[in-house]
Amino acid sequence: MEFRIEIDEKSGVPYYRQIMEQVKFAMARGHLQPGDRLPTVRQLAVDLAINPNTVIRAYRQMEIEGVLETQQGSGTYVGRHQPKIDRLEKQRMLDQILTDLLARASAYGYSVEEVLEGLRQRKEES
Amino acid sequence: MEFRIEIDEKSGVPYYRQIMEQVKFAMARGHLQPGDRLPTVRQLAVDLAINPNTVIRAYRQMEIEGVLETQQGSGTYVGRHQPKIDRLEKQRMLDQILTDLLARASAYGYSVEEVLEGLRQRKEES
DNA sequence: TCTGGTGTGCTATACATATATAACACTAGA
DNA sequence: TCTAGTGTTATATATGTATAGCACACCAGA
Repeated sequence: MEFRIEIDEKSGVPYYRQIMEQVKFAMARGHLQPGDRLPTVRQLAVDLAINPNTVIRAYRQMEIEGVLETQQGSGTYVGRHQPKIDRLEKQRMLDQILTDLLARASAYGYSVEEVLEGLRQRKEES
Repeated sequence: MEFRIEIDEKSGVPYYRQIMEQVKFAMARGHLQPGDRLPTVRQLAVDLAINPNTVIRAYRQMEIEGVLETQQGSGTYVGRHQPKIDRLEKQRMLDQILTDLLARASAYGYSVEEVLEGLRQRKEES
C-alpha cells in the first residue's frame, strides 16, 4: 500500500488536521480503499513522533464524519462512505502549499522564477 | 497597488501566519517593493475583520525577521535592506524548501507536474 | 499648539492544540 | 483462559492563538 502520512511541523496546521487531510486525500485518490486498515494509533504516533492522543483525535473526528470505522480492540478501518473532495478543495490545498512555499522562499530572497527553475531541475534529476 | 490579503478561516492556518505568508509572497512576485507602505494595523484589522493585535503580531514577527520596518506614528514599510544571506546557505535553503514542498505535495497526492503547473500559474498572475 | 492617525505596550480572558501519564475495555489468537 | 495488541477515557500541564480593552508614545498636518 502506497500510503504514507507526513507531518509538516512548520506549516502551522494542527497535526490532527494534517492527518485528517492526508487520509481523506488518500481515500479520494484510491490509495485507501473501503475496508483498508489504517495504522494503529500507537504505531502512527511512533512513526510521526507525536502523542497518541493526537492520532486518536484525528481518527475519532473522521469516525464522527463517517469516513472511518473503528473497532475497539481490532483497529481502525476505511469506511464505505468516501469523503467528497471536490476540485475546489484540491485546488485550495495546493494553493495553501504553494503559498507557504513561496513565503519561505521569498524570505531568503528567491523569486517565483527561481523557485520554478529549481523545481524544474529537481524534476529532470528524477 | 495590487496587493490584497485574504484570510482563509477554514484552512487551520493561524491568521497571523497567513498574513505573513501573503506579504512575503507579494514581495516575491514584486507586488510589494522595498519602501512600499503596508496597510495600517487598524485598517487591515478592519478589512480582515480580525483583532488588531493579530495584525501587530504578524508585522512584528516580520520586523524581527528583517523584512519589514516600522516607524511609529508613520506606518509599516517593506524593508529597503533585505537581510544578506550567504550564497551557499541560500542555495542550501532552497534545496531544503523544495524537499519539504515535494514531501508535503506527495503526501497529498500531488505530482511534480501539478506543482509545477500551479507555480506557473502563480508566475503568470504576477 | 492642537488634533487625528499611527505604532506600542500591557492585562485579562477564552479557547485550541499537543504533550505526558495512567488506567480501562475490547478483540483475536495461542 | 491467558496474553498481546487494539482503541478509549481521564487527568494534568504547557503552549499557542485570538479576542477585548485600555493607556501611552510618536508623527504629520492644520
